[in-house]
Order: sequence, then C-alpha cells, then structure tokens
Amino acid sequence: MDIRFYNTLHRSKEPFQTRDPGRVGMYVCGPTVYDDAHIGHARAYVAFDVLARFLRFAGFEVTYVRNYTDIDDKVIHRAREAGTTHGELAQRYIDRYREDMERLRVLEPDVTPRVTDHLTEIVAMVQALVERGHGYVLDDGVYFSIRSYNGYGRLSGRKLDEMMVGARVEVDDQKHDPLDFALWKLAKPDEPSWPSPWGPGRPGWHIECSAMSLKYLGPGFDIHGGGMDLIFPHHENEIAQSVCATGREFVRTWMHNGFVNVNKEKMSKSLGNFFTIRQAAELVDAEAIRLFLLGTHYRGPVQFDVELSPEGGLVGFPGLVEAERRLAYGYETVRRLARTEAQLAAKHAPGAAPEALLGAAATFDEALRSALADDLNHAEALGHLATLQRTANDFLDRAKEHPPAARLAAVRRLREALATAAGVLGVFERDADGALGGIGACGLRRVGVPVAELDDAIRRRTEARRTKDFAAADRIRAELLERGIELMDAPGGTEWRVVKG
RNA sequence: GGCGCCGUAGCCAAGUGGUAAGGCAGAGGUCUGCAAAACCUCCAUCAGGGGUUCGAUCCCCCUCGGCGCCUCCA
Repeated sequence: MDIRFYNTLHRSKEPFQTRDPGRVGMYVCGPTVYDDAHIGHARAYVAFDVLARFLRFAGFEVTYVRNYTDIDDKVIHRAREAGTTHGELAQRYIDRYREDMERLRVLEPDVTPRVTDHLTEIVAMVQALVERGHGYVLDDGVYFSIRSYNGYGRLSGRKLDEMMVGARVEVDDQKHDPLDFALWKLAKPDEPSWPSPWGPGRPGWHIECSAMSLKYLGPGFDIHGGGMDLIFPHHENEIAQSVCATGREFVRTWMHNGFVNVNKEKMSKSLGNFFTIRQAAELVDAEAIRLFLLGTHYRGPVQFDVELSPEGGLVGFPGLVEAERRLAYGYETVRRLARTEAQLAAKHAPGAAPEALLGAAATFDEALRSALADDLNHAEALGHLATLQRTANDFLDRAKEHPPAARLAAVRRLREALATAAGVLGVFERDADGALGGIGACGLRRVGVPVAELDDAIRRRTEARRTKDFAAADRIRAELLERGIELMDAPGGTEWRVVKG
C-alpha cells in the first residue's frame, strides 16, 4: 500500500518508509496528569488511535508508546492545593484519563510509561549531554545549550535570531542563551525529588519524552506525534537533546494534529474556554464525540461550537448532537443488517450476491484504504462510509427484489465491509442494541424525560391506536414531540428517538 | 518583529489544473391511519482582484477578513 503522511519536519506529504521493514514504532506525547482531559486532548488521542489502528490494518507490526507525565510543576502545585501527594494526584488523573479514553474507544497503547518510573534513564541522558558538552550546570539545575546544536529550529521552521526572545519570557541572565531549557531542576525545600549527580531534583519538561521514547523505540524511530502546540518548544527541544545525546537521528516522521476551536479561538486552559471529555459525555454518547472529531481532517482546526444560555451557562453542543444522530443511524443500519442476516440464515444458504452490490462493497473497501493511506484522511473515509451505509439501507429497503440466497450473501458482504471500517476508524464497533440503548438513555437525560413516563405514554398511545382513536394517539405523540421525543411506528412496535439537542 | 495557517452551499466539512465527496438543515416524492424512520430526487462555481495556463476553486502575487506559534498547553 502506498502510504503518505504529512511530515512536519519537511512541511510536506511524503511516502511513509519505516526504519525496520514491516514494523512501526510510534510515540505520542501523552497528558500531564494534574487535571481532567478536555476535548483538545480527545482530538489528539483519537487521531493517533486511528493512526495506530490503520497502520496495523495496513499490515505493520506496531509498537505504540504514549506516556504519562506524572511529575512537573503543575502536578506539584495541584497536589499541594489538594492536600495530597504528587503520586496520589497523578494516579487519580491517570485513572480518570483511562476511563475517558475507554469511553472514546481509544485503544490502550502498547506501552504507557510514566516519568517517575524512568528517573534512571533520564539522569543517564542528562549525564550524557553534560559529558558531551551540550549541558551545563547552574545553581538551580542543569541546562541544555541550544547553541551547541546547529539543527535547532529546524522542526518549527524558525531562526534563532528572529525570535522575539524575552518579549514574553523572562530572561534568566544566568543562562547562556534565553532559549536554553532545563534538563534537571534541583529541588527546592518541600519539593519531591530524586537523587542525581547534581543533587536531588526532578526532570525538566522535554527530557522525559526523549528518554522514554528512545528506551522503548530506539533512535530513528518512525513516528512521533502530538498536538501542534508541542512543535515549539517541546518537540524542538526533544530533537536537540536526543540527537546530541545519541549522535543519531531521533525521529523519521513528525505528525501533529490541529486544534479544537471554540468560537474560532483555540480551546486552551489559559483562555478558560475548554470543555472536558466528561462534561461532553454527560450530554451525549461519548462515541459521538469521537465521530464528531473524525469528521475533520486531523491537521485542520475543528470547530467545536457551544450553545450558551443568555446568562452564559452551558446549554449544549450542537455539533455533538448532530454526530450522535449519525451514530444512531449507523448502528441502526448495522442492526437491520444483523437482523436480516439472522432471519435469512435460519432458512437459507448463501448464494451469489448481486453484482452491483459486490461492486459497491469493493469500491468502498478501496476508497477507505486509499483515503486513510493519504495522510490519514479519516474525514474522507467517513464520507465513503456514509455512502456505504446508504447503499446498505437501500438494499434492505428493496431486498425483496432478490432471491433469499443472494440477499443473504449481500447482507454478509455489507456487514463485512462495515466491520472493517469500524475496526479501523473505531466507530460503530459496539453491539448495536447496546449502543442504541446508550444513545437513547443519553437523549432522555438531555431532555429530562424519565423512561417510565415515556413507556407509559407509548402504552397509552398504542391502546388508543388499537381502538382507532387516532385523535388521542396523535395528541400523545404531539406532546412527546414537544418534549423532544419523536415516535416511530415500526412493524415490531413503536420506537422512539430524541430529536432535541 | 519573525514564522505559519485558514477563508468551499444556511451550518459542519472533504477535495482536485479540466467545470466541487459526505453530513445536518431545507424542498419534492415512495412508504404510512397520520407521522417518523429508511430510501429516491433537488439544493454551491469554491472571500475579492490580478497573473501563469488551452483551461484554476486547486499554482503565483496583492487586498480584505479570521486565527495560530514565538510562555504552560493536545
């Protein structure tokens, strides 16, 4: 398969070539665990989850490493505020983060290293840098000298002398260069610390990702990813340290996801305009968040619109509700196919599926593959998926036109194509009944209608219809619609769905 | 001051040097007690101007309008 990815380092799409044939090592910068993950985190980890899934689908043996930064200034401060230790605080947020990822159907990476478990590697790396003349010791820590690495600035595309250094950063005149950064921070009183040749302290930001990625993947590994905001200085610094410490190439392909925007502005902690995954998952089925995020190519900005009340309170997320509707559509399609297959399989053996349908399925398989192979275009892939779903429903609507044996084969082929897409994209993978139940429950919670009340209304309306009292039946339906619930009379009984955001 | 991104239908959003996927909303149908669901049909010339080209939405330049990074951030 001809796979191309956009490499931030070269600012262009290029053919993907691995260091070792058939194998991919990828490292993604994970969260600093001092707070709940927000939609921006969700975006990054969903995108790289699809990347890992796709690479496996393409036949590679993938080693996916995603770290937890469990010690840094923010962790220390937050733990202090909360009256706990950094270790307990970090563990709490790692647990919560794991729950969030599970709800987003982000698969657990192969290795999830924590900084505090890798002090040995980190200290050794700092030591190597000092020995090679790239690090120097000041009274509060060890620093990396960016002027000692002539490739500095290559990733972020900037020249050292053109940056407005000092405009926003307080210049520490002890440092040899304002852009020099800490490799090791000596501990102040009451700060957690680990022993080192320079005294007790903790790792600076950046060094942990270099040390851990190199430990698990080795120099010159294939893909390093993260949000675009990490390009500078984090990834730039990682490259500098790693190349200087090992004397070898660090990473082949750098991939960065775009931001999540709220009202056109970047969602960020400092602006305070962020929403956590948990907040969103209270209002919609969490898989809808994933589907929503996958609707935009991973490098572009995602418009995450928020509906606010006149007083400024959170009302809802229209985009997520729309995505949830598509989610329900997808699962309903899967369920129709499954039920039809079960009915047919009980009485018939599969025959030859109609040519047109086989063609549509084959076209889809190829379109899915080539969309993802072209810089992981999951947004395009979802477009193809929508087309296949429509094809499936159309086929089911007109199924009687074909003999049962052909129908059975066709339904199986459709299910196979949909399952492949589900596995690669990580959507529509759940049991359809369970997923639809969950989506319905979310909707009822949103509109504030108890299930018992809904069931009762449906019962009363069914009775009214039985006695042909259509006026009464229509009244009940209108009342429910007013409250955001739409009824649908299906052959097997009355079904419902929530139509209000 | 430097570097960079974006502007595609009411909204969200792919994409390509040869006349623009998909979704939501909307209109008209099939179906239905009526509806809904599902399906069918319809619905854009790609911010503006100039240039290159046989031909540009896609390449170049300019203008306007958004935004990002250069500080912690996915």
